Amino acid sequence: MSVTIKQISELCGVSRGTVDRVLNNRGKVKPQTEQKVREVAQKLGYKPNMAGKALAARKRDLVIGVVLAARGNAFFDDVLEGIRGAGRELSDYGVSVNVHTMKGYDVNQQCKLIREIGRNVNALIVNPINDPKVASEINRLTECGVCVITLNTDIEGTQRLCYVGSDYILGGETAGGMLGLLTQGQAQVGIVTGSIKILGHNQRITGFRNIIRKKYPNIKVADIQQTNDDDDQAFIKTEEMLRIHPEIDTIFIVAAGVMGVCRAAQKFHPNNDMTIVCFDKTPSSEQMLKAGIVKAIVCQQPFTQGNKAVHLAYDYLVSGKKPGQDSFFMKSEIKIEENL
Amino acid sequence: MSVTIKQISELCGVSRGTVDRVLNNRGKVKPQTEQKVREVAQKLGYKPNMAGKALAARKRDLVIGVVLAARGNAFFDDVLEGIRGAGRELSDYGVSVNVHTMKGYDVNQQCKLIREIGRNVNALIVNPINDPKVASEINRLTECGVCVITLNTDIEGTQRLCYVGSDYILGGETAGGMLGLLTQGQAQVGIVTGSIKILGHNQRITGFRNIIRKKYPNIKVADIQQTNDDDDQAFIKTEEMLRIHPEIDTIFIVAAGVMGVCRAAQKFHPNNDMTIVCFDKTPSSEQMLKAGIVKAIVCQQPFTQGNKAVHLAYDYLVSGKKPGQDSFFMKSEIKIEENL
DNA sequence: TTGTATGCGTTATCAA
DNA sequence: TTGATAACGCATACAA
Repeated sequence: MSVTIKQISELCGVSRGTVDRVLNNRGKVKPQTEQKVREVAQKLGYKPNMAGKALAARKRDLVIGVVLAARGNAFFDDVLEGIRGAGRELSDYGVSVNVHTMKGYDVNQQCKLIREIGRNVNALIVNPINDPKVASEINRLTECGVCVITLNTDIEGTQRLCYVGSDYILGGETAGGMLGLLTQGQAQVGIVTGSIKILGHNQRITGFRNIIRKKYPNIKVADIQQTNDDDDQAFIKTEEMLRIHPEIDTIFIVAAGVMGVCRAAQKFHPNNDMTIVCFDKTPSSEQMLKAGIVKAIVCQQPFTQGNKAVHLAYDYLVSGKKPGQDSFFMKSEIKIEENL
Repeated sequence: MSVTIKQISELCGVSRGTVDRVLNNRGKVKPQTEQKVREVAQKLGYKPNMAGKALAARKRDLVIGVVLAARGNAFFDDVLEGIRGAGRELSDYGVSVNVHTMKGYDVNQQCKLIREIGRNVNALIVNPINDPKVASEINRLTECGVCVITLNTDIEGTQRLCYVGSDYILGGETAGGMLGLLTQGQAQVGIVTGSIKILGHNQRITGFRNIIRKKYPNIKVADIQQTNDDDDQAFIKTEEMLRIHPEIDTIFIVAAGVMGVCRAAQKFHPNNDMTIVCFDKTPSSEQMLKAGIVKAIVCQQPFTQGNKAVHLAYDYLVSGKKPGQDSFFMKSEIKIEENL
């Protein structure tokens, strides 16, 4: 049976209230008393009981806010599922989760949303645009005692509690390893990325290049194009790329625009004899995989990352203790048609 | 804010005790009262609060027992991690988890262990040997009110609460799909299985055959051998197989014995030009993957299956409600060197 | 058949 | 600076 505050209070000859004040650093305790309580708690190996904490937390009506640039981006559907699922699980434990989505990546809009939501919230989960304005908005919140967790993308220069999301380098390495296996190490690759301004996209390419340099010397990168995550641009850019580089037999799709790339690829190689690997399960990438056009999808546990972010926020709010790590990286999952 | 028993009792003009009796079917309530309470609870959408339940459950000192044929089988290390992890998480919520492992698959020993452990336990988690004796031992337990969950392998003819574990057919399909991609659909396959008496092994082969029949007509199965999950036998059988069938360029390892198979493969193909796929991450399969001898490992979320089984047992013991499904199948995960 | 009292571990509020 | 008490939601023993 584990140790309780009551037991400690009896052993110390003080009241439960006092022990609570010591253990939760609420001050207003005589140093000697504090000393004694800490000693006893330490010696007995006191670990706060989560069920008790949770029940008491109900009275505080804690709120976790979520600001996600997710609208119109199918990838985030599963992330939102994970967030909402955690919200349901935790509704019994005294917290509610408020989700706000926005469309696109407008810095000012995100700042405004963070400021508004942040006002009525004990913790905030956000996929920040990597911009100083957003960073200072986040820092303002943390100074007001609101804990901020970054989700899916991280941001520099902030006091965020932690990051939860993809390991983009690892994702790129996994895609590289998979392409190496699928092509038996012989390939002319066209890389189609979203934007060279986006850190995550670049990190995926870095990981990819690491692996082919190390393990697959006969895989060459013939060209690299940007799509701005848009299917129409993806089609145009890929078409042009394949026209100029007819030797390309393999495409590494770094970000969105999968459908556009595949349409162009089909135009030049109507019988699926290209090796295409992309990221993230969405209705369109799934469709391309089932059609045999995309050979493998590298995923990043979207449900788990949403779910985990909420649970970390909850733990911090209720137990007051910080997560054990600065960053929680998701696994890189390989999906083919059979295990989709 | 969600509805509580207290609120219902006030609205109905009865005591909390009565509402509790109705909602938990303890009887001893006048039909009219019961009717009324049910109506109100229904209308308000009453959902029991888990934190409260958990706190009250502490007084009952619930015990979850685990009997696992795991000793000497590295696959189960992660399963045990998941079980122990869940035990730690739930220790705050009024349950303790007692783990007992056994070595090998002796029916009588397992029966004995189930009987002994079952005596002092509210729920039992077991990876049963598929044998009538074990089945009747399990049924005896359920009749005594002990809930039984099967883990990793299922058993027929029992009243077990549910099954948690691998989807062996899916695993075989995934391995088949992966082999198809890696060989570009051209392969002479040698299958090395554990035993044709073991259902899971056969299901993996079934899944494998399904996929190559459907998608890869040019993949042929040249031979199939049994190893009894023993590395020495695996070496001997594989060596013989490769001698008799020099055309074999691809090996599908269904069960244990990975090291033995790989040693034999290396003997005939010293430069890693074979395509080998196997199951389950263990120190030896991991080593073979890193050496480039095994090209991919299909995994079955060992940690998650252990963790989930314990949580399901907990939910049943504390909330009294049965899991939503008869079987909880794990995902099929593809591991290559990069995302190991 | 029903109600009341008590306890699970923690936290908040008052009063001292 | 401390202690006593009530409350969170649920379960149970006991009294009526």
